[in-house]
Amino acid sequence: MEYTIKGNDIHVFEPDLDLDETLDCGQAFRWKKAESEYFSEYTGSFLNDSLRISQLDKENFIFHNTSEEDFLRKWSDYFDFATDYSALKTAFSQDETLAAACKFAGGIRLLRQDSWECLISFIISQNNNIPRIKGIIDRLCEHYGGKFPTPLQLAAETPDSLSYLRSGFRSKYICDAAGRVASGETDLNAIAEMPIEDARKQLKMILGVGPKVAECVLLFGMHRVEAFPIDVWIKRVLAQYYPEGFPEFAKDNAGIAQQYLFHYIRNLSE
DNA sequence: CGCCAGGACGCCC
DNA sequence: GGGCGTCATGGC
Repeated sequence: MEYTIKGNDIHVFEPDLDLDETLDCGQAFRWKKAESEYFSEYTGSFLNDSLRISQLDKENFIFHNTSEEDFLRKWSDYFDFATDYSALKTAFSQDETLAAACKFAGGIRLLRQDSWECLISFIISQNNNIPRIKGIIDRLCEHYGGKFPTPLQLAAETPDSLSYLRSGFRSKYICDAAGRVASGETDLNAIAEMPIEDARKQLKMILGVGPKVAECVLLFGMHRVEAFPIDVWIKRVLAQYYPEGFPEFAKDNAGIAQQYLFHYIRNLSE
């Protein structure tokens, strides 16, 4: 990644980033595609900072109204710019299916998101589809002035008071998660540093968090890139292309490989 | 009408 | 330990 400062904007050169593939691929649910003169443009936020970001062409981007300090401290980390995705894709590509997936959606990066927001978002994601997940999270944030609620705020709610979300049976799971995090019974920062089996065990103590959601929180909210969420789409990939098991060489970064495969298989059938 | 969606729970055996 | 019905909601 290289960047230059132009007025209030940061211009970024990064060959391994595509906004559509990264911000609208089911790892994050709060980025909104904007009408613009550019190739692609999104608005969204991370923690308490909002951002408008434009993609000019395949490898040039504008981070609008962003100071160099905020860019380096916050957004560079969020977009995982310190990781060399070209090297990852080269390594993955010794496998035929992964090579095709990396070629198909080479602009995917793994966002370093907030663990709390990920926990609630992926609880909402269960047995649900992406447009409706986004709608529920929209209504949730709208209710708190456009910001994602804190654990304390959500811990004050009940399944009844959350009926405006229309999240169905998931509302009681949201309340349980909020209560545990707000009380400190579940310490997400501590879980993020645990050996992964302990972390899985801790996350699954939360009502509504099973193997898939726990894996998504580890991967997307704690950047544990060895985590490997298996949903209906990845099940199809494993059955169709990896009947003998997922290749050993990719297991340290299985979660990143999973992102390429998820995007690949989903768009293959469209 | 039924089927499915980035699943998990409760109950059964 | 695995198998199966059920759980809200909404789009197709």
